[in-house]
Amino acid sequence: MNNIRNEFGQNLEEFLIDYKQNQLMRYPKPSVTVDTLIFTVKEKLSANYRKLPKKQLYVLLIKRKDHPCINEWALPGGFINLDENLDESALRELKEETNLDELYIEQLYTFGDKDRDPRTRIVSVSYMALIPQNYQGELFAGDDAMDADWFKVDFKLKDQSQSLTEDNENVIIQTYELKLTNECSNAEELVANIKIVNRIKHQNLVREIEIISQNAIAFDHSKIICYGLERLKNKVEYTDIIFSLMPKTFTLSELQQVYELLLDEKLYAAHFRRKIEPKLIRLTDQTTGGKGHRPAQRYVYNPLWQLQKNLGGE
Amino acid sequence: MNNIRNEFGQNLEEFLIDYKQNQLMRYPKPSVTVDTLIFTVKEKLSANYRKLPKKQLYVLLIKRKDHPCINEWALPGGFINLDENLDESALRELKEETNLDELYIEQLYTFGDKDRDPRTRIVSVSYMALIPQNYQGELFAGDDAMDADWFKVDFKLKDQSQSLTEDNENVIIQTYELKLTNECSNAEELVANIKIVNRIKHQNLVREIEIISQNAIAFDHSKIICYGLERLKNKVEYTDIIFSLMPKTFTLSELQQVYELLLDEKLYAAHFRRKIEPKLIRLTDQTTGGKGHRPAQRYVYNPLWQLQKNLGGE
DNA sequence: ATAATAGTGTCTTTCAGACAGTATAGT
DNA sequence: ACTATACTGTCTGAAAGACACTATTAT
Repeated sequence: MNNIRNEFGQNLEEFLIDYKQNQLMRYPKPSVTVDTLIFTVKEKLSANYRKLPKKQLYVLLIKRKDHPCINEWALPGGFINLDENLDESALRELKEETNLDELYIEQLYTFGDKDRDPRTRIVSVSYMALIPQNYQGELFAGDDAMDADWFKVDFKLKDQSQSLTEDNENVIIQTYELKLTNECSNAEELVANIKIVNRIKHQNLVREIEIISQNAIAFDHSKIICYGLERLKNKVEYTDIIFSLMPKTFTLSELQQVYELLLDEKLYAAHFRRKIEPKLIRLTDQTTGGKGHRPAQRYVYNPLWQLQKNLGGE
Repeated sequence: MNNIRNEFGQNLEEFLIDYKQNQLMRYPKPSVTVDTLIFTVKEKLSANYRKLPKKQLYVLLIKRKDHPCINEWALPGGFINLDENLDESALRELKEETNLDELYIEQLYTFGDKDRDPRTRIVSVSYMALIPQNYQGELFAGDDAMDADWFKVDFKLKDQSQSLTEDNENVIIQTYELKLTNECSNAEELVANIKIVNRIKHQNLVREIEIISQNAIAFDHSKIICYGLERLKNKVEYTDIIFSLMPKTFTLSELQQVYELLLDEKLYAAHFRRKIEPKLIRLTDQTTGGKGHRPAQRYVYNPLWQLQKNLGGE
């Protein structure tokens, strides 16, 4: 089998020796990096003792210590090693740069536009990670970073208009503002203006994300953040990914709040309970007291439900 | 701004000159390829003149002319050029190797396991393309290929069992058979046995696809095909992607048949009409005659519907 | 008592599922 | 007349949507 010869009379072994010697000449190689988008949810206490704390979405960024984009904020990530799989690279870089560990990660998208990095052609495989609200791990900046911090995420639609392109094509152009606020240190605020062009290409809706302007956000990382936000929102609707953002136990109201945060719409409590309670979660014997109102039951997620649902075949 | 100096006293310009001179030493680079999974639907005429032709899913493969995996069937694709974006690479390779053009493509997943290619570390960005049933373009094998042909796709669940791993983890193991049949030339049949391990990892369902055995399918391409099949099935449920597989005009029955093919379940015609007809499609004045039964109205897809639905905000 | 959240009951509307029944062609 | 598909009408039941109502707590 391995002794089949190609048109130059080489068998596999000979071919590989030849290939490895001359590979630099054969094809120019880009660099490959992994970048990880890490989301979490944090609570903001209200002045009113009775009110529930408000939930907010956060993303983790690190401050770059070197060119290019020196002093700007970027997603944690870096070059892959040749002896590790892509997800292993993502986890390693995460550990190195932020000390985060034991996360749920999933591949998001691969960004490889030819001019996305001034150094050389760099293809970036992006990952999305979610960590629970009350995560207690130590966060510190690693070697390549001056700083690592959580930024509050606000992604707002500013404008939307339908128009015709020169090719008589119907497009909807949306303008978003992505605002990232670092409340911890010196209240740094990063803003990116994003244009999303929605067009029909070969009968399919295509959303092209474009950075109009940004300040202190490295590379095309604000684009990756937008992409991740959209994916997160979508996955909340058809998977149980949301529980990766929840603490071990939680009340139904807390869960509903996170749903509302991610879906950006109000849900009806009664219907929400009927839908979630009997399947996805299990009652614990804990309750949340100390608030100025009726204490709530705490629940845990029942991950086995997913195995049954998707596979058990009813 | 660009004159900020790093810890070695370099500004951006100096840094880049230094980087470009020494980049080979800095980080080892993998190769990057794009591979495109091309699906289409074909009809098989029935012996009975009254019966509708049966629809089947097909994938396009090319026969490799060189090592590695010489004489085996692979997805069309190849190394990216450094001066083109990833999707441009995918389209170029497609044109070169199969003469297909003007397709809807979308990025699928990036496969980058360390040992997936014997030559060197190769990261492959996979794309999925759909072409309509009655596509008339000329198909021919390009430079790197001996042959390019359509293979009928059969992906069947063979076995499924729940078990506990050594870590007391609940997993469901599914065994699938992926059968690819080339009916045109010498009725070649490629078979891959695929194991999918469904486990709960950090509370989330993870499906790990593993090739148990395969014959005459190159690299890990059967894995990519499985991944694409799953994605296709999912996207059919929540997008209008299916119309990329349909001819310009079609009957409701034809559309329903393709839905049933992809979702692998029977749908109720009455309900199907009520759901699809008023929104997604528009009646034409054509009908399908010549069959031994009542002729059907032909419809066209209304792609603008998507723009309205997803964005018009009701 | 009050203000807030926790949780239940019930009505309406929408839509999926199921199936019977009518319509219309070619042979 | 037969057969296969095309298309419509209508029932059922399960969810989604909406809202009113009761329960419970710290201050």
